[in-house]
Amino acid sequence: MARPFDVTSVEAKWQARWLDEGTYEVDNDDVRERYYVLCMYPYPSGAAHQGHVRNYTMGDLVVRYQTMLGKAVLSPIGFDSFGLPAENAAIKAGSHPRLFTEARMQELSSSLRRLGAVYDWRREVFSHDPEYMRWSQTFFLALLKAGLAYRAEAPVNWCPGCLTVLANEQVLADGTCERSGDLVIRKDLEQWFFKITDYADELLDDLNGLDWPERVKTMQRNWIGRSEGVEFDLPLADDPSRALRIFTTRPDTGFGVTYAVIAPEHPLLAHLTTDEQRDQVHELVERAKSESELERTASSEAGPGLEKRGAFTGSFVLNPFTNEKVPVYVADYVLGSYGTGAIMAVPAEDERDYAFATVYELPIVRTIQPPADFEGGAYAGDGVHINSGFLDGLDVVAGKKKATEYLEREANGVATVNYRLRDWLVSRQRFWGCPIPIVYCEKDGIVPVPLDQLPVLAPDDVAMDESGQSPLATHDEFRHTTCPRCGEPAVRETDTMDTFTDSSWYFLRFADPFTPDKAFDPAQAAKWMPVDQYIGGVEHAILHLLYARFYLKALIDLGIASGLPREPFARLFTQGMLRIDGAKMSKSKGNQIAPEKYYETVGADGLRLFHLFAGPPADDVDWSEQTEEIIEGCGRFLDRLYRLSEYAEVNFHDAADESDLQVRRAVHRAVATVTGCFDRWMYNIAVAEVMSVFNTVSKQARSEHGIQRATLDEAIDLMLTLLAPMAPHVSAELWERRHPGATSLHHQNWPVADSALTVTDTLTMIVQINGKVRARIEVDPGLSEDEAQRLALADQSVIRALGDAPIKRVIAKPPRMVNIII
RNA sequence: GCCCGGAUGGCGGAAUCGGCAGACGCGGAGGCCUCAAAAGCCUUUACUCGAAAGGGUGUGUGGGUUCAAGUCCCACUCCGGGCACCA
Repeated sequence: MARPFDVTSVEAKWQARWLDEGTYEVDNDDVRERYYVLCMYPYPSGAAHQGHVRNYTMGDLVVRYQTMLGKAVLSPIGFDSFGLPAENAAIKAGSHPRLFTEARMQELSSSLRRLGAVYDWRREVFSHDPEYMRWSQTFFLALLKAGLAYRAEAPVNWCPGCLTVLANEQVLADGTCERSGDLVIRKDLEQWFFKITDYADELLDDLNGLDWPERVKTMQRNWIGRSEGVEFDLPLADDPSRALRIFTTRPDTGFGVTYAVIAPEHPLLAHLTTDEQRDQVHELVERAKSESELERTASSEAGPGLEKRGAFTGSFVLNPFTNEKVPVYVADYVLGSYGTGAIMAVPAEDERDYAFATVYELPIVRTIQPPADFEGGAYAGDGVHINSGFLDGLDVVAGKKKATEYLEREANGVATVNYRLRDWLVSRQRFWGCPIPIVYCEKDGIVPVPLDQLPVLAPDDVAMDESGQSPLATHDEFRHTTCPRCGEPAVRETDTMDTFTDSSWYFLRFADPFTPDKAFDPAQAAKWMPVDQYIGGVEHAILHLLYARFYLKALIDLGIASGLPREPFARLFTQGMLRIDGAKMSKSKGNQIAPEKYYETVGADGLRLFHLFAGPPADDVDWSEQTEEIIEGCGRFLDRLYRLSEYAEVNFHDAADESDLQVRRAVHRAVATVTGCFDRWMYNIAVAEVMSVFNTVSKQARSEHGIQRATLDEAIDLMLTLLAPMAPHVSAELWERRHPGATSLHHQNWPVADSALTVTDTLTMIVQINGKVRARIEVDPGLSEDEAQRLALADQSVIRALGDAPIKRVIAKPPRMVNIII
């Protein structure tokens, strides 16, 4: 495409200038109003792809716009540089993940600069920087000291593809690994955990105050899964001194309990199982053990498979409401890890229990009166209690309250809250991560590495293979050490930390990477925190965003981040993803469209404009054949702007007239519209508005009548200013050509529309007859109802359309419309 | 199954409050420029009847509220996403 200017050199010139002049460097003691813009910590996978382009274009727009609004804007960048892809690539290539990663970091940095995205590069951080690792490890030890990090043996999710354990959050609903797609298997291993569950309530409650997409907040609420209920005892029928403890959220349905169920892992199972039932129970337990989490949870539909999924234990417990004996079953639909691992079953009001009861022919007793038209099995809705003794006649809420009081009195009941959220498993059996700074000593047990010996760094000559063992464990020199406490021989922890620990505090380091001997000075960080605008993909809705929230709260409570707000990200924007042929555009699918070729044709500005223009920023974008042409169109628009700015084919007239006034009105309305769009993430409309006003200006300037020089200059200058955050290179270049020696465009103040020009002096009023538009009349915006009606009825085309039909009614809503009903 | 989104021309998408549906762009058609082409510029473009003037229809489907519905209410269809034995 032939362009009126050399895109590549213009863009290079401005990128160099922003970098060399430190245009977007900002100091912590800046006196202007502060604004912190952050795009999610990128994994350095090489040159930026279209997803990055889209993400960082929007981030950059916010940075430049907020700066022009006169704020001190913190715009940092860094790299989430630990992680599996680098390690796997290094295994393949026989090299070291550091070399691989650092090369990718260089590529990503330079392609972000090539896009025109601007940062305070002095604040750059990356996870494998020893100085960064030092603080990651310090925080681990602080959490340990506070009891928020602990080691425990637990059934964990092992991914055979990634050769490591995963956090619950990394396992998808179908039991596969979110990264590799392999089926996750269960292993019992001793691992390190962070006690995120201590913060469950706060993590839940604080969501209410966040300006985040409702969808993301809902996902977090579901993940935390708080449920209020009561724990109480079901005494064993044979031995009432012992009891089965259960948790329920529906104590009010207690009169409808017709059996109880315990999990296959339940410690009382052996005791409860009678000799006659032993074989059957044993078979079920063995199968539950061998089955993966997927197989165990996949057959969730009630029905045929169900009869294999439970067994009678042979024992009975007493229903504390009715004192009747009810049988105890073991079934894999009850989980050992939630609540007490045992439940009371109320088939009439719980679907799962209903399905089970139907298969095993257990009695079903309604305790809530369903609506007359209710068809189906279990009724979980509200209603009046029946068959429920002292609860009869109460609704669900009142019934729960009274039943809980009863259980507290009669059955060791305790009102309890349970969470779906589990503690965060942070151990990873991989090399390319931050080592856990722990030493195991026969005498002293678990010993933290002293702070002055941090960071614990992995040696470079570690053999990485696919054995599934932690690579560091094979390195004898690293592994064998001495106990920091007693000096006797000891061994190091050889697992590394989940890389989500790295991304859980990087935003704090960005706020103050300057204070020596501290990860950050809380007083300095407090100047910027919380992040005013966080931008990233919705795929991090649970994992990263939940962990980072937990980390900040914990660091504050540990005294490391005193005085900081307890939520890291005040406002979150999640942009849509790019799709191609219906599939997500991603490196793993190999269906990416590289941005580079567009830099040569339409430039970074043209590509940025496309990503802004393509559709609502929150929506997904489909990359199609048409996309190429739209990108070309964005480039063409910039070319037209360039030519107009250079007065190509423009006719001037001397004195301003009505046509100049109309142009000025359009331009000032555009200023108001674009500003409103920027404040509401409507970038596609902002681009359209600039294009639209450009058409108006250009048409007038190219007309025979022409335009006044001052009118055109004002219009072009304002259009360039509006484009400065969107297409920063061309706009800056044209500004400089128009105003040699003046302050550059990105240092200009954001324009304010002249309100005298945005208020129009005439409006088009529509006249409808029976709701159909029959005429348009130019009117004064302040006209009265009577005037509007009079004007409407006097209009020739209205008179013609009315004919001699009698007018029944006239609705006048000046100055917008008049509707005549005949 | 449950919970959220969404459905508007040939296409991507506009439409603060219920008040001109289709802004802006892509594509298409026609023209100017040119020896010719590319680029650029201009005009036009929801569908439909009509030579025109002018009319009719139209925002997934079916109802409803209203002077007036893309927008509000009810039912449904399809698409996308999230959750899915958490008691």
